[in-house]
Amino acid sequence: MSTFRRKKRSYHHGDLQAALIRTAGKMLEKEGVEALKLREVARRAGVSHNAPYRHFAEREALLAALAAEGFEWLGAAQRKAAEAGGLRGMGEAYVHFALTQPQRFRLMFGGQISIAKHPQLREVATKTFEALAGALCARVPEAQGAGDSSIAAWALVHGLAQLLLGGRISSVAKRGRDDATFVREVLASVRFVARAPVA
Amino acid sequence: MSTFRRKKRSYHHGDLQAALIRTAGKMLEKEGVEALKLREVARRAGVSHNAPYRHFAEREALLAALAAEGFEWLGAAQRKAAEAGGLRGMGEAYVHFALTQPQRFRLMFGGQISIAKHPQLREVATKTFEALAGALCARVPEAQGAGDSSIAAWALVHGLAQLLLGGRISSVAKRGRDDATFVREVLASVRFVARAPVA
DNA sequence: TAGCATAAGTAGACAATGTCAACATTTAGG
DNA sequence: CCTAAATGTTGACATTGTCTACTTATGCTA
Repeated sequence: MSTFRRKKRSYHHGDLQAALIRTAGKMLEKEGVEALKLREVARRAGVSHNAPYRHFAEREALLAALAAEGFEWLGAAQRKAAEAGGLRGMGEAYVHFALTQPQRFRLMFGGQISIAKHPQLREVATKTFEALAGALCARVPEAQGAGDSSIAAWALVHGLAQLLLGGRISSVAKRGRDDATFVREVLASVRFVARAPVA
Repeated sequence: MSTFRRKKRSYHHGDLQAALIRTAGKMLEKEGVEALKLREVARRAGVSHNAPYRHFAEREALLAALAAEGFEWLGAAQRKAAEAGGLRGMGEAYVHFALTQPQRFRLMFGGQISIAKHPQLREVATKTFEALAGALCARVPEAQGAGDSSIAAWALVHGLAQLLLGGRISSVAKRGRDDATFVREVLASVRFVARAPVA
């Protein structure tokens, strides 16, 4: 289970910051962002309602930390998929990440966290994206239009994740296929070209 | 400007429901979903803090109404683009919608509105999506794999919109192109195929 | 046209939350 | 060992969503 600090009730916690992130992470996935109240997190962590403020300037800062953690996980997943396989594998891993941790994914891309206000988040996200873009560029077949094709590839998987996550894809379109198969086949229906078509 | 009911301060408003949606819509785009407090909307509409409850069971119901309105607008925009042009035009219109009304778009797809709890929203959204899917199927070049290709096309534009909206696309990737051009060229870098590739 | 049911709006109350300020307790460094 | 900086705690406040009870206007019916 989770590491227990503060076995003996002591004034100081030991590593409250990590504990808060851990607790908040669970709450996030189980009950959604809306349910992620600062006071409730404190309660579950067994500290006073104001203790979190020693580690996070405001609620949004905690959310930012969770999002940052998410970007690191996503980055790791993509790195792994990139090593193992090619473009398709990365795409599948991307969607898999989103479907496995929907609330986290929403938090990361929902836009409710002011990107300007949390430079640390910006940095982590940027790093992840740059790695992603690099891996994509190296793998998109048409090196000529690699730039745009990479963006297109990213947008494709990102959009697919988002739509699946929102339950926007009708069952008729899925034709009974499970998520993984569906994703694989949808992604397979796309090709990238080097240059813009004539018209 | 906006239609003024309740010129003479009368007990009844005339059409508060519409007024609330109008006011909330402005607030949404100007200040974001978070700032959309029920009491503030009431205040700006010039009614008591409880008046909205005669028209919306809860805060989320007002959000649902705004989202529904958004889906209708999006549907209309897509219909218009479908008449005017082809697949590319529709895609560009989709992204344009998102970039023009970012907060609305986020509300529509952010997942913070319980879809199960608001059947009316579900209905409007479904109707829009079915029309969209139909139009796509009719326009995706490869009729054989039209189903998956349509989903892919939708996911592509949706994801592109989302990424642009979140400022996730680095300026280097955009290479100085304005949004419209960038979108057009990214979308042009993709082709749809009839069947899954051999590997 | 009078009267009444109902829709629409108001007033007040309550618990919960985010956040601030002031105070308490550890911990660590000199 | 003693003191400053971290880290937690208590208490307070404004704001919000939402409930209940009350008031006023509207429109139907007799």
